[in-house]
Amino acid sequence: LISSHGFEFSTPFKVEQSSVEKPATTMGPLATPKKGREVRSVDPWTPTSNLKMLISAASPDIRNREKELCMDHDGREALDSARDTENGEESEKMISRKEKSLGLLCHKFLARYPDYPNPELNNDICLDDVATELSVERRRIYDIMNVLESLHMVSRSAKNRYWWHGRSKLAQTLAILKQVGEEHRYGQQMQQIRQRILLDREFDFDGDEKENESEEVAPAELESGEHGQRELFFVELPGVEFKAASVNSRKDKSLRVMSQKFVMLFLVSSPRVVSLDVAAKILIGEDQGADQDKNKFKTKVRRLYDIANVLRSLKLIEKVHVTEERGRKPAFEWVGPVEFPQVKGIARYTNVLESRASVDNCAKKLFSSPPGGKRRFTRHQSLIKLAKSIQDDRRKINSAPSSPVKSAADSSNTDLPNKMAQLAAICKIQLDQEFEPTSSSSVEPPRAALLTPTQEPGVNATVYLTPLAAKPAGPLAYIPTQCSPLIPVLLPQQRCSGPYAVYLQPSSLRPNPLARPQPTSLAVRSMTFEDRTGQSPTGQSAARASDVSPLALKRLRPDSASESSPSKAKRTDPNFKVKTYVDVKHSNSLGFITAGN
DNA sequence: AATTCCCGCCACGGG
DNA sequence: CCCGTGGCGGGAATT
Repeated sequence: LISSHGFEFSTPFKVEQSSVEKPATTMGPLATPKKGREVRSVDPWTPTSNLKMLISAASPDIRNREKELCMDHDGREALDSARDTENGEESEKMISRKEKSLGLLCHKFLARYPDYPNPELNNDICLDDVATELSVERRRIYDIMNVLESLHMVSRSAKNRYWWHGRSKLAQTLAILKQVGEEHRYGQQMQQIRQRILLDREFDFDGDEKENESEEVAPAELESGEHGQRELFFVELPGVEFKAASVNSRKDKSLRVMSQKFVMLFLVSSPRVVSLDVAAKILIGEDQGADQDKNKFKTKVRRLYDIANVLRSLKLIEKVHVTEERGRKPAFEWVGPVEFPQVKGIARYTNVLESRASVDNCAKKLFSSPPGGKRRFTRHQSLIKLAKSIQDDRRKINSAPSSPVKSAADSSNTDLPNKMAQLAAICKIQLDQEFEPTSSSSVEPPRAALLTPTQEPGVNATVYLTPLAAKPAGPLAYIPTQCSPLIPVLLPQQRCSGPYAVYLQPSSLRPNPLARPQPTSLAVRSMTFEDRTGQSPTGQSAARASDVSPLALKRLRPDSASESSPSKAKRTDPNFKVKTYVDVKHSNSLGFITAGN
């Protein structure tokens, strides 16, 4: 009561203020997205909104300790946010912003499920319930789910429902992400960007200098010179089929994909440290050709923070600091698994990738209209329609609410095989005509026929057929996507489920044309530095990679406990520790430097 | 002042 | 029109 009371004061105030300012700022071009029109009928002044606000403010207090259902014993979450002032009892801490952070929320969420789910009950997640139990707006849950989904820790099972996979697929996912990341030469790109940033800084006293959008794009980024058609791609997994109905609803790109890319960056970079600005730069350049940056950049960074927060609560990354000549810069270090046991899986994966090269070429020849050439791989209108139709069907199925499940699903389900068959046939024909018999055989020969997307926006559908996908669902599996230049890759399955695909962008394979001539590795070299917990500086990161063998005997206990409990660090970092990295220019060796603080 | 990043408006696509 | 989703960016809290 006390706490809520204390907060009530600030709340009204906050509301008032924002409402006052809103109108003013809103009119500018800064107004929220939307299409041509703008609206300012917001009226945040309504008593309702205030009430809402108060409720939300008070609620945390109420719900606070009763959501302690499972909560693991390591009581890792208690501590943080103890912004206490000595005997902090009644000296209320207003609901600090931190207590509402995504990271903490995610933590609470994770606490409800075991790291390694037992193919039993429980694995069903209902967003409504979660939102209610954690008492947060739905919106926030989506954020979490999206990044969890990107790691395949959950997968959408139906509208408003997800399946919990926990970390059971994590290693596999990471292994793949790493592969893909390497393919994209993220390592190099980062290196380049880091340099560029460094250089820019060197003589960047010219301040603004009209940072005209052109800002000589990094060579690496637009490498796809021809058509900057950088597209997004989402890496999927075997068990985790393409459930995510919306994975390709056009408008929903970002988070999932961004999250995967972000992770890739870590898995690929040498010191496994990534700073947000570098990440943002790369992620931006990729999605679309150069575009009106600056704002884009800021937005991107905001998202990265969101992602980073949940990644942090997953204990996959930690916040650290990179110290360049210009001062310290925050960054994140990967502290999750680095080496993945599934050698087998990876090996195979690699193989496929190798053979993929050929596919890549074929695909390119087939589907991307050569710069000069007019000839565009025109496929039968029928084919397109068919694909579209199938895609729609799939959507229907996927978006079907859990309750009325089958009704609609049934019908579409039944004729789905037909369509697939037709499609398969068409594909077959097309492929037979276009592909060299040899090339086709080089790719997971027997089973798959693939069809790549068209250039027409909105119609693209990458179809991926696998006869052997003896999925309960049906004889055929397909994966429609909206990304144009994607190439589905067939991956031999590890004993269990059907094959899975990875979408890749042809352009990324291209030898990096403009890549600078191997500059001296000048960039971030570093060394860690203390952390709040007073861990010895020596026991650095290297050591920790160890654990995480998927089957980790770790513990039966859900959750990961381990260390934690940073004994009430003096004020500074609330929940996580921070290490400091020192950047040494031109250094090839890892310099060992101590940086106070 | 710079970083973080919460909040929630509002667009979208399906029904 | 309603609903589930989830971009997106203002601007407040923290550092």
